[in-house]
Amino acid sequence: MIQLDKQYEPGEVEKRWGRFWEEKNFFHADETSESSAFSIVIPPPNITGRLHIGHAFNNTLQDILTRWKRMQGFNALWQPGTDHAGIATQNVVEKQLHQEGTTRQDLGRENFVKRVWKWRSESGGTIISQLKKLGCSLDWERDRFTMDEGLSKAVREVFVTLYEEGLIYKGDYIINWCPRCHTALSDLEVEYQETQGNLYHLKYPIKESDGFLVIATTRPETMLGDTAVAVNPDDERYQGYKGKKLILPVLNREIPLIEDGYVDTAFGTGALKVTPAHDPNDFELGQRHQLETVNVMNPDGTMNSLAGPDYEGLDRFECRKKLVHDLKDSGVLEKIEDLTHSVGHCYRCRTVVEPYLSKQWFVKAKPLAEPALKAVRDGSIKIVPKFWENTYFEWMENIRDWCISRQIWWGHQIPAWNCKACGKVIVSRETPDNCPDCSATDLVQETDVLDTWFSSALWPFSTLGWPEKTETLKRFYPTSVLCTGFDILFFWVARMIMMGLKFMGDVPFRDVYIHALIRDAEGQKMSKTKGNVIDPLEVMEQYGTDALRFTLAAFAAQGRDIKLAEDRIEGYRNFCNKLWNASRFVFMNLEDYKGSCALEEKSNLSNADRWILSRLNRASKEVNEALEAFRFNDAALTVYKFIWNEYCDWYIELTKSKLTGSGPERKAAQNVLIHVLDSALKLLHPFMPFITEEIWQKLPQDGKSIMVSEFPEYRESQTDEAVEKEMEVIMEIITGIRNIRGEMNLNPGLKLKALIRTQNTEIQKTLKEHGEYIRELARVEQLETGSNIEKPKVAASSVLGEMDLIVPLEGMMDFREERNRVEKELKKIEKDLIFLDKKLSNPNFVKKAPAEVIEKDELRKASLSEKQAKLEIHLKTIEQGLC
RNA sequence: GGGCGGGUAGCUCAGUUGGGAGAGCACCGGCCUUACAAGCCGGGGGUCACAGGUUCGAGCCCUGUUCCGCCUACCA
Repeated sequence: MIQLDKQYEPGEVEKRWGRFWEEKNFFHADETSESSAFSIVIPPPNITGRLHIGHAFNNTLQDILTRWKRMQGFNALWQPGTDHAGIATQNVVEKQLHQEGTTRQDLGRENFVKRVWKWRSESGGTIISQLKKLGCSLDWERDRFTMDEGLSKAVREVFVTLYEEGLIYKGDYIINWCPRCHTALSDLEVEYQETQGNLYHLKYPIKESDGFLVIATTRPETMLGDTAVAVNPDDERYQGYKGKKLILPVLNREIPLIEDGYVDTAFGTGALKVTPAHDPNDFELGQRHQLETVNVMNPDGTMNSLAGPDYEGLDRFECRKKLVHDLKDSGVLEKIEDLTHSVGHCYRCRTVVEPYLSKQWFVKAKPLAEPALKAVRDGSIKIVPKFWENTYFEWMENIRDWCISRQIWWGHQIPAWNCKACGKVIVSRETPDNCPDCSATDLVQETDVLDTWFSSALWPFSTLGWPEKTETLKRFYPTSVLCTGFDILFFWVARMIMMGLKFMGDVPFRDVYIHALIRDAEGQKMSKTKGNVIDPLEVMEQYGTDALRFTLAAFAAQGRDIKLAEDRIEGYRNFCNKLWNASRFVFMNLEDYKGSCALEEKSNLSNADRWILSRLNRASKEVNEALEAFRFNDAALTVYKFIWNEYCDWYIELTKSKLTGSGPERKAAQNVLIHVLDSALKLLHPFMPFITEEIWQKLPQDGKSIMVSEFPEYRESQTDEAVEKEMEVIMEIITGIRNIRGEMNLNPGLKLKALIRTQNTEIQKTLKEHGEYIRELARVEQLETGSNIEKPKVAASSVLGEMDLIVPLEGMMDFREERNRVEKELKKIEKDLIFLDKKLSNPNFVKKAPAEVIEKDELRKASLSEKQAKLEIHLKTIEQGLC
C-alpha cells in the first residue's frame, strides 16, 4: 500500500522529476514525427540574466501551453536559447576587467572577445539552469545561442541580402549616443524620463548692431557647436532681422539668422539656436539650410578642441556648469528658468544619452514594415489581447529607419570591408580575399558590430536551421504562438514579423500573446534599486515551484498588470497540500484495489460517482476552452475549484460511507475516486508539473510520465444533467442543515432529525433513494420526507426552493437564536421582494423585456412570497415558544 | 501633445454577448467530524471612482470629470 507523508515537501520531489524528464528526453520534439506540430520559440534571455519574476511568469505561461499541447498529442517543440546581449554582456565583462585593473583596450579586440566567450562558458548558463528549476519543458537538445555559427551565418545572409537590395545603408546622421557605453543606440534603446531641468536664456549679439537676440536652451554646452539661429518667418518680433548675422558668444563665431516654419513662436523666446551636430531637429534644419555641422564633443562625452580652449577636455556637464558661470559673468546669461522636460537615458546604463552626429549603418524600415502591417491587419497574425494591435499599428505606421551599428566589440561584426587602396566598400557573405574593383588585398573589416536585436529578429527561423532548408524548419515554421511582454513589442516582435515575412515568406507565428508586467504589491515596477524585487528562486524555495507557477497563472488575466501578493502564493501552496492529502486519502483506501485508473464497471456507479464524473467533464471543457483563448487565469481557477470545492469538499466526503463496505459499491467508489484523481492531475499538470507527476506515478497506470499522458477532453455524452440536479438538491439540504447547526450554535457532533416537506414527487424520490448522503454529511440520524409532514412545535425551519426543511429541536432549541435567524432571512426576502415588485409593476418592463426574463422574475417573486409566508408562520410559532 | 489600460469587499483580483455582483487572503462564530489546523463547517462585509446619457433594465454601452499606471512624440 502506498503511503504519503502528511505534508507535501516540494524540494526533493522537484529535483527528482526534473532529472527524470530530462533523462527520458520527454522534452524533445521529433522533426520526423507525423503528428501535427505545435511550436514556441522562447524569448531568449540574456546570457547575463538571472531568473527574475518576469522570466518566471513568461516561461511559466509558455510551459503551460507546451505541456498542454504535448498532452493533447501535438508534436510540441519549445525552442530554447539565449541572447548574446551585446552591450549588457560587454558591460559585465568590462566591469570585471576594471576590477582587475585593466581595460578592454589593453586586451585588444581579439583577446577581449575571447574573454567574453570564456565568461559565457563559465557564467552564461545560470539562467538555463534556473529555467530547468522552474520545470520548463524546453527541448534542450536544440539549445541555441545568437552567436552560434549557424545563427551568425543567418545574420550574415540577412545583412548582405538587405544591403544588396538597398535596404541597408550607411551614412552620417544624428543618432543616440551613449558616452559611457561608447556606442550608438537605436531610438528604442533610449528611455525618456521626466527631469527637472533649466531653461537658460542667452543673449546672442547681432552683428553690426547694439542689439541682440535671446535664445533659450536646456543644453547650453551645445552652443559651442551652434551654426545658426532660427526664427519663425511669421514671427512679428523678428521681422526686421532678416538676413542679419549674429555673433556666437564665447567663440565669437559669426552665424546666420535663418527662418524656418519649424520654430515654435510660443516656446521660449521664439528664437532657436541651431546645433546640427548635437540635436536631431537641428540636424534636419541644418540640412534644409545647408548649415555647417560642428561636432564639439568626443565620443566619451568630453568637449573637444572645437569647443574652444577654455572648455576642451571638460566633461559635458562640467562644461555646462563652467559655461553658465562664465556666461553669467560676461552678461550673456539673461535668466534661468525651471523647466521639466524629458531626458533620454541609455537603457543599459542609465547615462544621459547625447544626440551625436556620426557615421552609422541603418535598415530602411518602411518597405519591411508594410507587409508586417498587413499581416496583422488581415489576421495572418493575431495579437492577444487585441488592443495591443493598435499600439503595433501606431508604431509601424510611423516607423523610422533602424540604426543597427554598435561601436562595441561583442556581437556580430558587420560583414563589410573597406579597400584601403581604392576605398570600395565590400559587403559579402564570405570574407573576401581581395577587392573586386582594384584587386588590392589590403581590406579592413568594419569594426562595428550589429545591434543585438538584429539577430533576435531572425530567432524564429535562425534557431530552426535557416538559411539551411532543414526538416526542423519545415516542420515547425511558422511557430504557433509567441508569448512575451509588451515591453519588447517593437524591439523584438515587430522586427521578427518584418524579417520572417521578408526571408521566410511567411509570418513567424500565428498568435502573439502579450502578457502583463509584474509589479510589487504596491503596484511599483520591481527594481533592484528600489529593493522591491520578489526573487522567484526564493519563492520556489519557500513555497515550492508549483505554487509559484500556479500563482502566476491564476494572476494572468488579460489586460492588467499583476501586483504580486505573497499571501496568494501561500494560498496556492496550501492548494498543493490539499491535493496531496486528497491523494493520501485515496491511497489509504486502495489496499484491496486491483483495477486501473480507467473507468471500469459503469453499472454500479452511485449518484455521487456519476455527479463527479459529470463535473469533471465540464471542468475539462472549461480548461481546454480557456487555454485555447489564452485565459490562463480561468483555466487555473477551474482546476482549482474542481479539485478543492467539488472533488475534496463534496465527492470525497460523499464517498467515505461507500468505502466502509466491501461490496461492489466500494469497488466502484475506488474506481471513480482514482479515475477522477488521475484526470484531475492531468488537468493540473501543465500548471503544477512536479506534484502532479509525483502523485500520478503512484497511481495504477502503465504510462511513462503524466507529461506524455492524454489530456482530458470534453465528451458531451459524459455530462449528466439529471444527476447534477439531484445532487444539487441533496447538497442544498446538507448546507441548509449545517447552516441551522451553525447559526443555532449546536454542537457539530450532535445527531439531528430532519424532516423535508415537499410536493415535488421527483425530489421525494431522490431523497428516498439518496437520503444517506444527507444522513452522513449533515449528521442526521433520522430523515423523513413527504408532502404532509407536520412541523413539531419546537423546530428550526428553512425554505429551500420547493422544499421545507424542518429540524426538530425539542430540548435543544434556543428560541431567540432561531428568531434571529429567521428574521435575518425574512429581511433579505423583503428587500428582494420590494425590488422585484418595483420591477414587475413597471409597465415598460413588462412591455419591453423579453418574455423569459419576465417569467424568471415572476417565478422568483412567487417563490419568494411563498417562502416569506412560510417563514412568517414559523416565526409565529417561535414567538409562541418564547412566551 | 497624442494614444492605451485601469479605479469592483479591509487587501489582491475575477466578472466571456446588458437581466440588481464572485474568488483567495484577512475578519467573526463553531469544530482536532481518523486525507488535510497549510484543515473542516457556518457567517458578516460592496452607492462596482464621480456626474450625466442610452435602455424597461448598466459593473458592462455612450459622453464628460477625476485619480493612478503605461506607451508614444521633433516639449529648443
